[in-house]
Amino acid sequence: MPRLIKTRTKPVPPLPQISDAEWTVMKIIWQQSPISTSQVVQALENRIHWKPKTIHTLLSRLVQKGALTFEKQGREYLFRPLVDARHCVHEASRSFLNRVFDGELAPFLAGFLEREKLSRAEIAELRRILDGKQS
Amino acid sequence: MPRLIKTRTKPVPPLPQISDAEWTVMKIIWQQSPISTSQVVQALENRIHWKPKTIHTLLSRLVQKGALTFEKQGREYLFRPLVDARHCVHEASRSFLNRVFDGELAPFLAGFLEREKLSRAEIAELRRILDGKQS
DNA sequence: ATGTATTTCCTACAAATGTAGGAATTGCAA
DNA sequence: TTGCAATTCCTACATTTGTAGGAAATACAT
Repeated sequence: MPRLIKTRTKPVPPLPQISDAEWTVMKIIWQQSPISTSQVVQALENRIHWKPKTIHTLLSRLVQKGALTFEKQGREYLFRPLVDARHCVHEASRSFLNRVFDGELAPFLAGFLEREKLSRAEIAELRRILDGKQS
Repeated sequence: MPRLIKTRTKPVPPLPQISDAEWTVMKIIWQQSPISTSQVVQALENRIHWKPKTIHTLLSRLVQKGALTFEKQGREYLFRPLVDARHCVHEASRSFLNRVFDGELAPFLAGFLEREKLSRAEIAELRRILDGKQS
């Protein structure tokens, strides 16, 4: 017997709030997952000043927040994302546009291009992206 | 006698870090300045839940941070921005792109359009913005 | 079996942020 | 001139964030 009405079974859990420093970590893990603690540390050690302990803290906060899970592998942890990268990225974009531009994309683009001169090639790339969305 | 070398006399003071809630206030003040405390409260009271006290706190924090000045007018304060809106907006944009998109604009635009379907007119507007930047 | 190097677990702490409350002051109406 | 309503001044407090340190556990080498 087919179910009626109740289309969406799982309520969407709200995305965890990912802080600035945490984004740095999430981006690594979205790129490469599963990934061990020490691999995360290695991936970051040339780009960021952080002590390993700092990275450990960020990892466990991300687990608490429900952004990551981990499984024990020997004595290390293997992390993987629990939240979808594109979803988080879009949330962050929306939130930024809302905060700064009252939610509108066009003023962002206009203001940005006003300040940062892009090369002809870069402009062309943006135009191609728009063309892809051509109705 | 013309001055040599030392082109930039004033060192650029770093922009104050404006929080999420504070952006709401700054946007009002950039729109309408000088503006009194009670006017700010009024401007926000229909859009936001905040108690007036909360807004007062935000205003004084923004003064502390050097984002606003005020002058006494009777017993009220009249506020005006000390930081340039476009400058702050651009800083925020850069910071967002750095955090989420490793600083790149194109992936932002592509991802955003993937998620949010814009109308033909909106796309056209974006294209016009790009055309304005045509070399 | 045991020491050791590694890794996790728990704790810390200052600054920033959201969200106000109460006390003090003061311009103005009566 | 005096009381009041409005406004500012100072304080508060829980969370989140950046940034770790030390203690405890444990896998593995010898």
